[in-house]
Amino acid sequence: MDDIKLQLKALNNDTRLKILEWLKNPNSHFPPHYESGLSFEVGVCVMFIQDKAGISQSTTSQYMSLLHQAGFVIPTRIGKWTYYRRDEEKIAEFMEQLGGIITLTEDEKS
Amino acid sequence: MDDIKLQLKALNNDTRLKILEWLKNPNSHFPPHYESGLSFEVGVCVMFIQDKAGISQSTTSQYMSLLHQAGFVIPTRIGKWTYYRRDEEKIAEFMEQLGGIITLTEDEKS
DNA sequence: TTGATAAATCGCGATATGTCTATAAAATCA
DNA sequence: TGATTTTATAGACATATCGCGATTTATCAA
Repeated sequence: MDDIKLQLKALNNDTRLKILEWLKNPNSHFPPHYESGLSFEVGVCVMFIQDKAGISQSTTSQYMSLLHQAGFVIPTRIGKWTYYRRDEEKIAEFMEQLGGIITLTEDEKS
Repeated sequence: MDDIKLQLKALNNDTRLKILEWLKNPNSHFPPHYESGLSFEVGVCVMFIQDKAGISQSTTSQYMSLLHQAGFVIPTRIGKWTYYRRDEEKIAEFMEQLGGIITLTEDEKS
């Protein structure tokens, strides 16, 4: 229930919401990782996200950190790059928990 | 998509989240409306919400206004009282839309 | 070891939000 | 009418968040 608060906060920003959406399908939103040769399995590097979002490096880093704290993305550091990918399980869990809090179930209809 | 932003904002507050939960089942969270004799069908008056939440009258009013703007509650003014009840339809719609934005559907994988 | 690059962290001013008191507005009651 | 009750709005101030540039840390390459 305390997680939910952080998660709602993380979602309460257009850019962060867009990043989460882009990460659904990196192939159609980001160029390949030429230099490292890595596929998007491991995630998308911060620079690409920064370019796409058009925000500063520091802001990008903070946003990704917040999304990570919220449990929505998983960071993987490889060499000098950090790759972020979605944590589908946690995202689905969040949706269920939020649903449990704000929607009405049968046995709650007094 | 712009509604979502306001809705996430409205939810991004412990007290407002609690109010939404209390309104799921007013009978178990609020005393009856002795004075007006009205049932909770029409909603719960602001004073009761204020007492339960332990916040000032003005804050309560603003919170309810925000929840209303977000579409989560429906206000009904009767005499000097304003009663608020949940808008289950809008709440369910919100959950679906949010799900569409942040969760992954089959055709989005790859 | 030095230099370059990617990312994280720090510190800041600007803006937004939280939450109060005071006041206004609406409705009722005497 | 005037006083009272309930809710809404305005104003104020503290705290939180936004998003930047500057700095630090991690890592690699030469």
